[in-house]
Amino acid sequence: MKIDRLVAIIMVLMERDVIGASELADMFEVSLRTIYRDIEAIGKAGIPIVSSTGPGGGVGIMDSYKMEKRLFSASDITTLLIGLGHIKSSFPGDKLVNTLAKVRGMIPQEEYKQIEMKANQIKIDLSPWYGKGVLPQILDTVRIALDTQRVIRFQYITRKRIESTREVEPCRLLLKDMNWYLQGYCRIHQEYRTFKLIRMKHVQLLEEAYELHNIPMEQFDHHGFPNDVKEVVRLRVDDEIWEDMIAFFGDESLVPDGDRHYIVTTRLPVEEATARLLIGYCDHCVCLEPESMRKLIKELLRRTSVLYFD
DNA sequence: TTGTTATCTCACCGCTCAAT
DNA sequence: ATTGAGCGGTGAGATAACAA
Repeated sequence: MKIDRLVAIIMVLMERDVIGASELADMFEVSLRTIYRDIEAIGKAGIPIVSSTGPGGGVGIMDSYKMEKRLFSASDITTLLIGLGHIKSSFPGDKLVNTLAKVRGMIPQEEYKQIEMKANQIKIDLSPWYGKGVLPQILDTVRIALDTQRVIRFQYITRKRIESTREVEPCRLLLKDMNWYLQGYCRIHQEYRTFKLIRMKHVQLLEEAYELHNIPMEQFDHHGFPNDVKEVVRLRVDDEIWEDMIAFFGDESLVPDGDRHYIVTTRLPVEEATARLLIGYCDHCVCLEPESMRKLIKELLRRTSVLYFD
């Protein structure tokens, strides 16, 4: 932790001629006192630190000691800042504060304002509008498990609401379609599985460590879930929901059908979850085929109507 | 020239936490 | 229980820029 911050401070000092200790304290979210201690440690390590008092004063590294480090272009740094900013919103912790400070330290002083403005033009924030939810805690635990190669145990609720205890050797975190997933080796089922984080609860980090093994990524890179049997589904939708349809199934799946309507042809699992999704679009979407899907939708609508009509 | 302000330097003290 | 690392807070002092 401390060593990370020291390295990050050196990176910042390498780029800036002089920087105030209070600015460094803000940057690294520590006190002024700690920054002065860090500067002293850097000096003791043999890096020639120069300091100046008075307004506009601060600390810096002797010019003769600095080296060329323009390995990154302005656009590289902007991309890094956007990415790190997003990760920081999902994973709280010191490490990313230090990493962000290091990357900011690479920005040449004359381009600082412009690069910061560009980085702020794109904001990726997956946190909910209301409340904080449990996702950040789960994400943090999984991240630590990946970092320290430790097994995690949790209660998992499947899509069919079957709850069971799982012990998993995490392989990777996946963000797909605005949802976080954990992909790893399930010790209970003795195979690689994908778990939706929001359906995990009571996530515990076990003491037990696991050996890194060759991860069969091809098992994880399929589209959808291995248990899904997909069938060709044809929908007739109106232009109220064309945007959602393109987002779900892609532009090529939509064929114009008369005035303000489209035919969507795609492959979906024929199950209640799909029926619920389609019913959610009310009269903007009708399933043309297969018959099995239509039957499911009709049954769901019948059950729903019982709740509202005599 | 003097006072104000901003900044660094130094020396304390006390708190928390992990290791022993 | 003790020890050490890391950190935060505070106060006194030195220095430099700037304005009156």
